[in-house]
Amino acid sequence: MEPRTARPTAPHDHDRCIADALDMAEAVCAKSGARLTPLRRRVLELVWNSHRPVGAYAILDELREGDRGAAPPTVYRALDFLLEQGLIHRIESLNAFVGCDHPEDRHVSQFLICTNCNAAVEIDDRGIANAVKKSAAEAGFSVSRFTIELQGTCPACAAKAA
Amino acid sequence: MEPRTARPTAPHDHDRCIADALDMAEAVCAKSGARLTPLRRRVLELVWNSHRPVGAYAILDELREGDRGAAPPTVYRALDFLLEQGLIHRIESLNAFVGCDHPEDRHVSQFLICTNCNAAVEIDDRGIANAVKKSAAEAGFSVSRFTIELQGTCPACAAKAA
DNA sequence: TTCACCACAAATATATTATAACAACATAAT
DNA sequence: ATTATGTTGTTATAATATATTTGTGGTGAA
Repeated sequence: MEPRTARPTAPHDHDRCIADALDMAEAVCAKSGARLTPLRRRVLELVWNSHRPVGAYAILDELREGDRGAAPPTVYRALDFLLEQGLIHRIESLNAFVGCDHPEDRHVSQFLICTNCNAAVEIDDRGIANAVKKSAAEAGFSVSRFTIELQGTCPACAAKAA
Repeated sequence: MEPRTARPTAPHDHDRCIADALDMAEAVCAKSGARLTPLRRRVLELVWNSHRPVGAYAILDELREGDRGAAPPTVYRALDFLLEQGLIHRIESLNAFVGCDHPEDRHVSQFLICTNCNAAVEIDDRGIANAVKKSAAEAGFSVSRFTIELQGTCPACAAKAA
């Protein structure tokens, strides 16, 4: 079986992606002793509505459909929590957020972001991680946060364009 | 001779960094036929005031000391121009800008950003660039824009902390 | 039970970063 | 000189993010 998000734009049972993500989130929080409150759970669900990075204010708009009182801090606090738990990642080059499909293990992730369909695929390439760590080590630099984001055209969009 | 920005926090003749950057900018623009106007030149100079990434509004504040009428678009347009010419880079994880010390050749750059002293060093590691390109190629993904930013502690700050 | 605590969330205001839209001006090419 | 083009000025506003203060509800200790 290929990874669930290998081709997020291909037809797939996305409800399953969401359900799995929520199940994993419950497990992660149970383990860490953190509380996945209904609000936090709801925000995670909204992040997972697609495989595209989604902005905080887009989440806020959706949240407001059910909760009129929601305000920016409502969303940002929930996002901060989800980031801390490793349940989502922040895409710096887009100021947006995307779900993590393997929050259980620590990882240095990289993202392939299609500028055509906006899908973001998280990859976990050992070669990249090692090259980056090696280079930093050679410079005597101790890395605490990795931001590796590649923008371009995904195979599906390249095929369509041809 | 080691690269000029290998240890930007070490004492060095920073006026020389600025002068060199401006000279290179003149050369790059002469070659590309672009116009390095006084305003653009001034903004580049302000970006180069340090080896730390600097925000657009910080530049704007400095710009206003000499030019009362400066407004956000004044700065952003100049920054866009400098980015197009490859004279500066944008640090996505900081929403800030830093000078490029070798604008003459195309490169996939990476940044080591110290969260203590805020210095950003541009490295040009073949190993990282190759690993990234290889991984993207394997995924059939065509990359047009690379964002590789490593935050952590630089050797100088690590030494001081010890 | 009841109180004290504390994490969570609500509510309001504001800070920070970035762009849209249009007018005025300068430059270079013809 | 005239025109096309690129640059800058100006005003307004959009988009993203945080500070701060107050309320609220669940949990455990007494």
